[in-house]
Amino acid sequence: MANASAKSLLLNQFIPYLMVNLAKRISDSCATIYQQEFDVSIPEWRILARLAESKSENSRELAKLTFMDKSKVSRAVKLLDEKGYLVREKEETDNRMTHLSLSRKGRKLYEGIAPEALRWESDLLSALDVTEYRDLIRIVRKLDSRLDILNGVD
Amino acid sequence: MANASAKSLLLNQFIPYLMVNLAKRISDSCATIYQQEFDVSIPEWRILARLAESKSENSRELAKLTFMDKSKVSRAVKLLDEKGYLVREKEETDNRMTHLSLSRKGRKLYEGIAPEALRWESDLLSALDVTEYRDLIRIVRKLDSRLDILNGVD
DNA sequence: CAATAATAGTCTCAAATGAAACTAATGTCC
DNA sequence: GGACATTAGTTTCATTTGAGACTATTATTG
Repeated sequence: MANASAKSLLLNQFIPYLMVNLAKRISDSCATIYQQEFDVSIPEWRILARLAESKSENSRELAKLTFMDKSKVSRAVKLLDEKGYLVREKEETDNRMTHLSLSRKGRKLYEGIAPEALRWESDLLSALDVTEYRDLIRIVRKLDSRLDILNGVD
Repeated sequence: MANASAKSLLLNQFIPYLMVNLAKRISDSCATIYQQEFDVSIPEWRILARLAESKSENSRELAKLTFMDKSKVSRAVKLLDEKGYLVREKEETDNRMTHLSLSRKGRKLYEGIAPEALRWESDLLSALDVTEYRDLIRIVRKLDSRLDILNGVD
């Protein structure tokens, strides 16, 4: 972009500002589904959705996979467990670790939420045509990779 | 999209999840500039940047313009004021209202941060070509409009 | 095999958040 | 003009957050 250095900063065109505002609106709006209808917080939903994709994971893996810190995971797991949505199995060869998976009740919960979440998503995405959707996915990946580099990959 | 209803939910392709994660990474990374170098929080930076664009605003306007609630604005304004970055002027015709603008010190602070923020932004955006950048801006606007409708415009 | 390091997961604490109560001032309506 | 509603902005309070301390267990190393 020519003359980029002379461009003045306008909040409404500043990408961090735009992205944070948009993401917050999306997140808040979508979270209404989990929270109001199913009494599940966003961290709980992340764990639930992630466990639905795999046979079982421990907390450490869940933290990595869902981009949440271990405190958050610990608390969300505790809540889900108390509500009977999880099965905990101690790893025999290492007593520090617990394998977590969805109980039948947990899977039912997931199967209640997932279709609604997908419906909400496609309702949002109806604003975009197919090309724009693909562009968005590609752009998100590219920015993510760029951030890996900016922050130093680890 | 054909067969959308049968699509299963994969967290890594779920837009709310992708957008929140990306926005958080962008925000955290960019905020390092304000915070570490200038000791300014994100809410403070928003007020600062917004006031730099206008002659003066009251808190209510600032809240609307920066998409923050009035508590957050109140606290950020208080901090900026204590650090000497603001000029407060009571509206004579309405003693509830205060016009806020940047002091010379405030403008200097802004002029210190803004170029670095823009440099950081263009560093991030170097991952995109010009077309992708325009696509991104357009997509963000479209999703925002869609959310206006989904949430009911007010 | 004892000493030390590393790891999984929980818990503590201080800070940030937002909803809602509150204060003070202005507007409206009978 | 007095009762009631509205508005600007602050403060309170309960909740959420993440950094880091901590516990319990396993790995490593001399």
